[in-house]
Amino acid sequence: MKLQVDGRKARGDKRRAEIIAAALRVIERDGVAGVTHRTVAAEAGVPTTSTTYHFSSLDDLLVATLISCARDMATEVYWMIDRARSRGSRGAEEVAGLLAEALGPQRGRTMAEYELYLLAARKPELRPAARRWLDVLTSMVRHDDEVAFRVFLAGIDGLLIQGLIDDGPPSAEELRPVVDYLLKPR
Amino acid sequence: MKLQVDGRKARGDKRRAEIIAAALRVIERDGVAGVTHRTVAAEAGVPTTSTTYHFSSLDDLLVATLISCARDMATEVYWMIDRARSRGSRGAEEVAGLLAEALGPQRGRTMAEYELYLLAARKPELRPAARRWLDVLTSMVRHDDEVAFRVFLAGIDGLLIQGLIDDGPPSAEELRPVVDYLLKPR
DNA sequence: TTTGTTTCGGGACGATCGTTCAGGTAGTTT
DNA sequence: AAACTACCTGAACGATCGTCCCGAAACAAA
Repeated sequence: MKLQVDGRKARGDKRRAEIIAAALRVIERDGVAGVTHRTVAAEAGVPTTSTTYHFSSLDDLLVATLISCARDMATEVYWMIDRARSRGSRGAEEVAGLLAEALGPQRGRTMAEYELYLLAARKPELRPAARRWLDVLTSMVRHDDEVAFRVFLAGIDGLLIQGLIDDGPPSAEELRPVVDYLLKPR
Repeated sequence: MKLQVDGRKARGDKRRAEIIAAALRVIERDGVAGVTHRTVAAEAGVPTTSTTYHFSSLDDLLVATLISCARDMATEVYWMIDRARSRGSRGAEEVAGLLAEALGPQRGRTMAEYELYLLAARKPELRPAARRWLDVLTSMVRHDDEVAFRVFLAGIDGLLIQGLIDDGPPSAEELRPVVDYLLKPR
């Protein structure tokens, strides 16, 4: 079994990835509603037929894009935990920083994440992807208190989505006491 | 200043309301993506031009619908608090029941609520409507601990949106301990 | 070189979209 | 009754949509 020796397939996979990246940029800018074969193709700098060739339908493209987005976010969460552990932190500072980042510079990406959530609510096939970062946290963090852990996960999601409808992004300092409260054992 | 004596305007307002109700049903069934002049008109049983007459654009219709939806939910929250107070409860049972209701029978409505959230993230004009139920809670509940209250609000949102991507709706009994944890003072 | 496979892309088709328009109807005012 | 206003609606226009077709090009296997 050979791994990727065909130059044609290599180019195809690369373009496929470029299309997904372009689709994500479109979602960040205009939301899922702005995703059409033509807008994505234009964003990627490829002809319209290229997106239909690599994805059997527009829905496939959307699903592939959001799954890719979810994987990236899960990876980000993974490294955040790793970072916190390496400096022996309880994680409050890292979490607050990550939230501030998600609601500030990464606001578009965060909105895309929640568009994935809503799409997953209607498309069961997307649910594993949508739950991915939750699973990463669940598997990596030792939780002696099951209920407290569920509250923590819900709190993160709530802070993010409420932060999206605030008029301006919060700073890490503003978020800090809330995150502390969420992490404080009792 | 006379109040609604013109029969023509009365009929117009009634139809306007019917269109909004139909649009909400479409959103619950197919999401914001499924909203077009034609689908809404068909759902309401009116000609297509009727929706364009009463709403200057499709966007106006969407905004009006989601504002109406948000007002209904705020009212619901208001009565829940009232109910809890009248029986001297701390509210945990009522909150758990409301969440189970929102994720079970009212699942479509809840998804519509969060489509509003995401739309509000992109359209500042919708933010007051999206924050409405938060404001109702904030104004009605005495919160001696500001941070704990913010965690409570975030937790509710997180439980709801995570419940939407679970494979089945949770029962009030499953939610109860988490809600208890959120409400427990310390 | 020949044959087969995979990617590429211009062009087009039918469907559906938001919106407009102009004429018609019903209710109000004078 | 006449003038006016507000609501109603069938028909249609131009734009955009997803998708398909088919030949060309690039690359691999023979």
